[in-house]
Amino acid sequence: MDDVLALVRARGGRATVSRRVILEELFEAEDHLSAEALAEAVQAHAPDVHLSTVYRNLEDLQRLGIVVHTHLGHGPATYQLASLAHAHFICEGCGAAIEAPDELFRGLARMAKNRLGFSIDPRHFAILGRCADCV
Amino acid sequence: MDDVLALVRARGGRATVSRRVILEELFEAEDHLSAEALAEAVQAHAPDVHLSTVYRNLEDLQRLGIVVHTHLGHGPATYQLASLAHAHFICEGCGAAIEAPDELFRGLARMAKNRLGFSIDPRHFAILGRCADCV
DNA sequence: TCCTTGTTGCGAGTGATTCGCAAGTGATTG
DNA sequence: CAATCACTTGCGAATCACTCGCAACAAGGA
Ligand SMILES: [Mn+2]
Ligand SMILES: [Mn+2]
Ligand SMILES: [Zn+2]
Ligand SMILES: [Zn+2]
Repeated sequence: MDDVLALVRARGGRATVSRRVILEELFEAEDHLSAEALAEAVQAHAPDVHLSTVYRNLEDLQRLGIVVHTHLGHGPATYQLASLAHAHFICEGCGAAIEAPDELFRGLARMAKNRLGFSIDPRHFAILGRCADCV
Repeated sequence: MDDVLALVRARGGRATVSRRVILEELFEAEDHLSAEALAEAVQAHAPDVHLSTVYRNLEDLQRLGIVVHTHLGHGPATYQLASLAHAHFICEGCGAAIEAPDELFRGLARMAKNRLGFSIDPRHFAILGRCADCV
């Protein structure tokens, strides 16, 4: 948190109130949040932080590598600290989101690299499918 | 093509001019098309087929299992015949889209099934990463 | 304290898609 | 062949998730 603000300042940025509260909520959140949900959480502490300010801060924090976003489906993107990023399986039947441990992708990563020269980063878009309950 | 129209009729639908031309373009297309690109192709044959008609037909054809859509990135979805669906790797550096043969996903599919009870269908969202040229 | 420059609130704009509605048209019926 | 009627369409407006423009504000080094 303080390290992040130090990095922000090192890059010529300012440690504003909005920025602080947005970061606090990101550090406290246990799962990923849409920009809108984050804005609501932020507004509980700082009522007139505007949604566009949240978007702009998320943008900046992503540029700094602090935050990443993920698409879990057709809705809004979800944001979280980069250090917590992981891949997802989403059930097309019930919408359940399952966190996919990185090691599941080892084999795919190796084959994609060897056969296509491609290095995968499977965390940006979720992988759809069906959970155990939805057959 | 005729089989598809037969199926449409069997489900109570009509074989309209728009529907025919949209299907023709889908059968002729060699890669996936955005709804907008498809509308343009259609309008070359039937000038006043509206973009919203294209969206509605794609929706219906997806419900019938004839068509699927895929997200290759942040832009519009792309549509194609379900029989041609495949997974994609997209380079975050240069935007290159590489078709990913289904067998690359065998191992991941098996592990997801065994360890999480989840059956993956990796064709809906692309997998991001870096191509050989973009290191 | 002043000044510079990054930031913010707010509203308007954009891209992709979806909707409402009245007019139009396939297909079944008589 | 009509007549009928549910399915479709064109068109514009609405929606959702962002993104931008701009004038007012406020960090933080001088
Ligand atoms: Mn994204
Ligand atoms: Mn989709
Ligand atoms: Zn499920
Ligand atoms: Zn590349």
